[in-house]
Amino acid sequence: MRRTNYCGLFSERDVGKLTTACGWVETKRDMGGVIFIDLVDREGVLQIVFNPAYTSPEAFALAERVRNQSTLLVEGEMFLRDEETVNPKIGTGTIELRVSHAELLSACGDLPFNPAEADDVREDLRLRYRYLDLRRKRLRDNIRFRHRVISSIRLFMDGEGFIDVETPILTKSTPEGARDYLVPSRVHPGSFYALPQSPQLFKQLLMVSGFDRYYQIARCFRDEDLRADRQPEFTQLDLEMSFVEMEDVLTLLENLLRHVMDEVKGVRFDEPFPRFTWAEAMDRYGSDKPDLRFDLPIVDITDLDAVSDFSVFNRAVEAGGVVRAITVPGQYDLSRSTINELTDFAIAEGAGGMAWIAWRPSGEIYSILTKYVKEENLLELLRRVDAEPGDFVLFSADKLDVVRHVTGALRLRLGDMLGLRQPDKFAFAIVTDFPMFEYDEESGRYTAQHHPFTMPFKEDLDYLLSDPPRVRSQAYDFVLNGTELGSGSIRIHRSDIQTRVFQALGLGEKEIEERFGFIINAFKYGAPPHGGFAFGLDRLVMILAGEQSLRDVIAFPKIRDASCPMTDAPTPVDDLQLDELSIRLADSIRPEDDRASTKEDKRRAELNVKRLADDSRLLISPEDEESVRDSLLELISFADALHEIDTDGLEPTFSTSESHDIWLTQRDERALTAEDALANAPESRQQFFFVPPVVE
RNA sequence: GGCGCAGUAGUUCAGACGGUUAGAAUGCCAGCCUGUCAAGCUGGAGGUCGAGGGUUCGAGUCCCUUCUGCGUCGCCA
Repeated sequence: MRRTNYCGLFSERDVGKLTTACGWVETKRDMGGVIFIDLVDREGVLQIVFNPAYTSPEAFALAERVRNQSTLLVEGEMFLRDEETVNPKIGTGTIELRVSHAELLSACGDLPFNPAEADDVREDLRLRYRYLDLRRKRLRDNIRFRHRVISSIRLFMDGEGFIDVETPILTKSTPEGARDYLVPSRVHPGSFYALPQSPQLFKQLLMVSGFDRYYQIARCFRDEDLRADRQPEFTQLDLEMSFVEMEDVLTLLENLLRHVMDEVKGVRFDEPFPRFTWAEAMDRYGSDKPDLRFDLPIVDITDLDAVSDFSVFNRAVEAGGVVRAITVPGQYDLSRSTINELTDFAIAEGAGGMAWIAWRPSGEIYSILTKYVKEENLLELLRRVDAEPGDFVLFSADKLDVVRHVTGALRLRLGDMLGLRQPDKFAFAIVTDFPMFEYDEESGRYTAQHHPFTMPFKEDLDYLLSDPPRVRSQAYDFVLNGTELGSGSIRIHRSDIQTRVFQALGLGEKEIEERFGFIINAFKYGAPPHGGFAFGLDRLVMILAGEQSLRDVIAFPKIRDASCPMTDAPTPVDDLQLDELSIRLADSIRPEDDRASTKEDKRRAELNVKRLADDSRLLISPEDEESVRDSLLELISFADALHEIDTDGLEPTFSTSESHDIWLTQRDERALTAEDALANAPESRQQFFFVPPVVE
């Protein structure tokens, strides 16, 4: 059954030849006496024609009943189409296969959706039938594009002398940073491997071993919440080089990206990638991952006289803060509602408010600032922010980090609003000189901004323990279109510095030894200075493919709760499997049947007395709860018992006893006080209790 | 965990103020049709309006609870 070629690769050269083709039925056009089928495979579409004039009766009958997405094998002669029946929309539009013989390879059942027209189908459904989803051209193209990106990376890395080395997937948990995925060990009950968050330590050890240049397309795992641009398992291009300085690594990375962009997108970058220190990026773009597809720089105006004229600005400055502005060229006529929207957005991002100036082309300045700021100071301000008549200027005044954040968010928002973030435009940026440490409010200690194996600047080494915030690290990020593609650093290769960094992070001697002893030890036997990088490959492919979600460039992605809708992973496992691993589940997550073995117990667990009491407006003390529960269960059991009595064919009765001559023999003679009567009311005051609104 | 959006035939969607038997397109089934390429024409089947409760004479529509999916913040060295 060897096919002659892929459906999409037949050409006019095949005309006149006896041909075999295989593929999926994409559409069928049944005219009664002649049937056209578009047969597709990964390379494209071919029209095959069934006509009793040249098609066997069996094949014709097959064509009549075959359904979309079934797989077929057909044989016949390839023909040139008549000029008026050419289809310019497909690559094989000038030819058609006239079928003599056909075979149904596999019939397609009722489809949950048709992949040929599924671009708008709910994503959760598509993910459950991912194998159908992947028949869509767009997704198939993305996955193939990803392959091309990886191929071009491998070609480049090989050419630069990098050696591909695999590192362990079952490794040691080092609980810094993201949460680990843990794998229990059968042989070592109670002990766990962790899946690697990155091959960081192994690649450094490969440098100690002398491999000099390592790379790997490595799978990494992080047990954190998902986003459109974040998956729990993702792929990195991981690399490491020995005897290098920062500049060597950056040059290599730039060249790698130039190579990839040229190979897979045909885009050339001749200029050096723009570089910023972390502080520059934060000040000018309000972000450590600036989107350079557009400019809209943030300008500091803290020192201007205009600032002291306006009390809102002045207060921020006197409190040690800053005032900054963004000039939006040509947007003086933003509508009031747009301005309000921007203001609300700024407030949501943490600003107190948002002052603005609309400088009309006539020269008139429309702004609340004109009331407070002297005209010459205002003009000076407009000069500083590089504004011209016709422009719109907006401001943020607050503490430095708030202003950085707010202006950064506004800048992106404005970019979106003005359509400046085009997906087919590519702008790289390199950010260097990150702070070594970040203060973590929650744990009350410093954490490594990049990771604890990053080499600080030589001139900052002395401040490691005395003034951690001052220490800058030799870390660098590559940014594409405002997305962090990856980060890297020059590593520490001396055990004494490594130990001091761990100390700065608040780790005790014993902890350091337990968690990282092996790497500190390794540095005692001659380690080369080294540095490297890790690229988020999925993200790179996503941006280059113009997609908004990583799920569109990963064959079998996970959804928001880190589960797989297709396989249903993760799933509970047999007790046997757990026993082997010496694992017992917490009571709270055991299946309910297990915990509440009898029907009675189960019901007891389900009966929410507090909720019932609330619904009935009754106050039931915690002590009474159990007895009320018992009474209720008794009632329910009694009702159940009644329910089970067979009453078929019985005369209905109105009472179980004679209904006459009944006296109430016992009377409660106590005088009822208001306090007694209201004793069980949830809320009462001055001998009244509150009537629930439902009754009102 | 917070906030926002969505959930109605297999699929994509419509459904004013709460009011007759919940519609359309497409897909599916049957019939017709020998040059279509989103084939066409005729007919038919197909619905727990995500689930539960409430208000009402009456709920797809209003209220409460809940589930699911997506986005976003927290989180992601």
